[in-house]
Amino acid sequence: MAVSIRDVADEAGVSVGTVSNVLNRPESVSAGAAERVMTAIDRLGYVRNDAARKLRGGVSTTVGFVVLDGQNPFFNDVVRGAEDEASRHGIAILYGNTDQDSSRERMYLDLFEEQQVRGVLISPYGDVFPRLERLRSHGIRAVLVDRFGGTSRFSSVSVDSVAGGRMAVEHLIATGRRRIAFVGGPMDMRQVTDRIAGARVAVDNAMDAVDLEVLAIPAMTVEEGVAAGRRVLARPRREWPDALFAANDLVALGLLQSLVVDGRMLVPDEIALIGFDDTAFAAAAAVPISSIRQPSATIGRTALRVLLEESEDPELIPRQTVFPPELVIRRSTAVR
Amino acid sequence: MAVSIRDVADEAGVSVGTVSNVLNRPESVSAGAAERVMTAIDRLGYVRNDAARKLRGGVSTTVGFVVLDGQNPFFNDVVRGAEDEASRHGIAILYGNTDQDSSRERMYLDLFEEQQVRGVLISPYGDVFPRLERLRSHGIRAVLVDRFGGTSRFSSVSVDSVAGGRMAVEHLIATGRRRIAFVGGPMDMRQVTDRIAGARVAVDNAMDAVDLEVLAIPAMTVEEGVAAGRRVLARPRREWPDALFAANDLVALGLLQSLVVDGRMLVPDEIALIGFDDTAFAAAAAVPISSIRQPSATIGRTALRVLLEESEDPELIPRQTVFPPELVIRRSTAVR
DNA sequence: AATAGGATATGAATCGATTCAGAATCGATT
DNA sequence: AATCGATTCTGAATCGATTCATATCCTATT
Repeated sequence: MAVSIRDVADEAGVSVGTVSNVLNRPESVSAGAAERVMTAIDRLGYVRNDAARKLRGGVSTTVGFVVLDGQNPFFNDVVRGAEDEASRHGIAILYGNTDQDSSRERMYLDLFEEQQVRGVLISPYGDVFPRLERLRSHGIRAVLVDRFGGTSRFSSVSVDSVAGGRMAVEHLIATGRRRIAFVGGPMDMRQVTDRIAGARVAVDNAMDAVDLEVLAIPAMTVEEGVAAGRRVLARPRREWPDALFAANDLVALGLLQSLVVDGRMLVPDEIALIGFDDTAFAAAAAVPISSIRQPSATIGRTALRVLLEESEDPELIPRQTVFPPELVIRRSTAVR
Repeated sequence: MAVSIRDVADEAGVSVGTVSNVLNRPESVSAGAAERVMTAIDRLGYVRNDAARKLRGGVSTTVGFVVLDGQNPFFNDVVRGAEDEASRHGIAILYGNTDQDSSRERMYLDLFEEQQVRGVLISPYGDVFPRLERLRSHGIRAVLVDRFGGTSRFSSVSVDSVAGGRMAVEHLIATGRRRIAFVGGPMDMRQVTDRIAGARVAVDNAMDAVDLEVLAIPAMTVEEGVAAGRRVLARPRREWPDALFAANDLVALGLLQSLVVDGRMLVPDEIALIGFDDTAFAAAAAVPISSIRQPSATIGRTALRVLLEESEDPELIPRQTVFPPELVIRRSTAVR
């Protein structure tokens, strides 16, 4: 049933070596032979067997991507970027969503190791470093996505969250807000603490007195955003902040929902709102939400490139790529 | 560098056949041997080489998923369902997003064929049937997702769009709306025409006179939703519809945005709004949007199961699985 | 003690693409 | 015609897991 390279060789009247050469190093083959092989391939409908190829050559045409939150449009955009770049190289992406579950994270790393992927892109959740080291010792490199690699032995591609936090709050201050609340969590996520740190810098540098409070939530979801917003509105009116800085766009969407009262939209007149990531849904909200843009597709694309380079030259020293964020101003932070 | 089954055999003092038996048919191996093999595996850090396995046995541990719109949360949910089910079987998903581009669609099918995937899940865009037939002749089955297979030779898993359209409009009528506009397109998408057909049935069955108009848009995106909403509001007030039925949630989000005027939210008091798919973002909108729920994760999970069954028994006759949709009522269709 | 029969274990053959040392072919030069 | 070098082609060996015919070991029965 399956057509093998041997069948093609017979059909074309050449040896298997020649067929392989036509496919892999056409410059070393005469035009006539190449021609006959190609027609034989067409006639028989031959398709390369990737398993045999991988077994012999050790070169893999798949890359694994372990994502910690498949629900978050930001990660979808990152995957898209990686996928787009991968397809240019004839590489396919093995996709694993861990949903913030360490055991799933481990399972996918095991699975990808069995598959002998070319490398792994991962936005890590648990402590995966031991396992990543093990993969590396088996010749499988990993690149961290949306997480600064620091002094680890792994390359990373991420965005400067501190700068992003700072830009967000500087913008709020510049548009006249003075009582700012940050909404995000959990507090052991590096992205969250970085964004807060950036916000603090902006507050400290401000000319006027600016108040910054931190409203911690257990997860960065729409639901937690709604709940946090309700808590704010439950206060006496004069204790309301005049601006909310959400740790990501999902939280911002939740906050926005909570700020519609009796058909009146409190954003931006009563309270300004800014998110982080700049996913499509920030722009799509009922009141378009200002956000700190991460170049998500570029992150994915870059991570894949770094991975391919490293897998080609294992001697390469890990490098940390950090992109600057960008302020995107929309109606939710309009001046009153 | 790489540890092979032979190394394990040496370490455990048994033959390679025995190691293989421990891994694949443990019942035919003595407890002692199994024990020694397992410790050897641990000690050496052995990982099965999937390429060798695939080459010999012809069984693949990957399944391809070709998605036509990676931006749409609905498809993400479907992928999640499939992925979750796959992980239970030790199967990984090769992910390909076509972004409504036939050439990408073809590329991914080729790539997946080279990878000798166990089978392919696909939400088709272009005319892929010839290629799917070719895959099938090479022993690779395909299951259509979110698309009724009809009389084709392929199984499918989808939702009854006609019923969904009907439910949506019956609900609008029941809540007192009489001038209904459907917003969706393009008109050659089966999902769209089905939903309109369902809407017509509801209108025809209504006791009162109900008006149904169709506002065609070129794509089901947020942007097109916004534009369509603006066009509606540009009419003289008395020609406004009193309800909008969006062909999917993305369009509904766009419509909602266009219906916020000067901080006043026209939904639901002036105009009711209902979407389709019931993605997380419908519930997360500033005014939570009623929607016709598709059991997205279940669709993905089921599609994967059907695929596995078919790939195990190639004689199985293709079957069309159709799930009923479900009405989810939220604030956007509240009674005035 | 001999032997049958079940339970275990063995290892050579196999899958298909790639590689590379050696063979064949061809032209040009002497 | 002989020789050399370049170009092109060949085919056996290889990767690692699985399979299955065969061999070995045990236990129970006569």
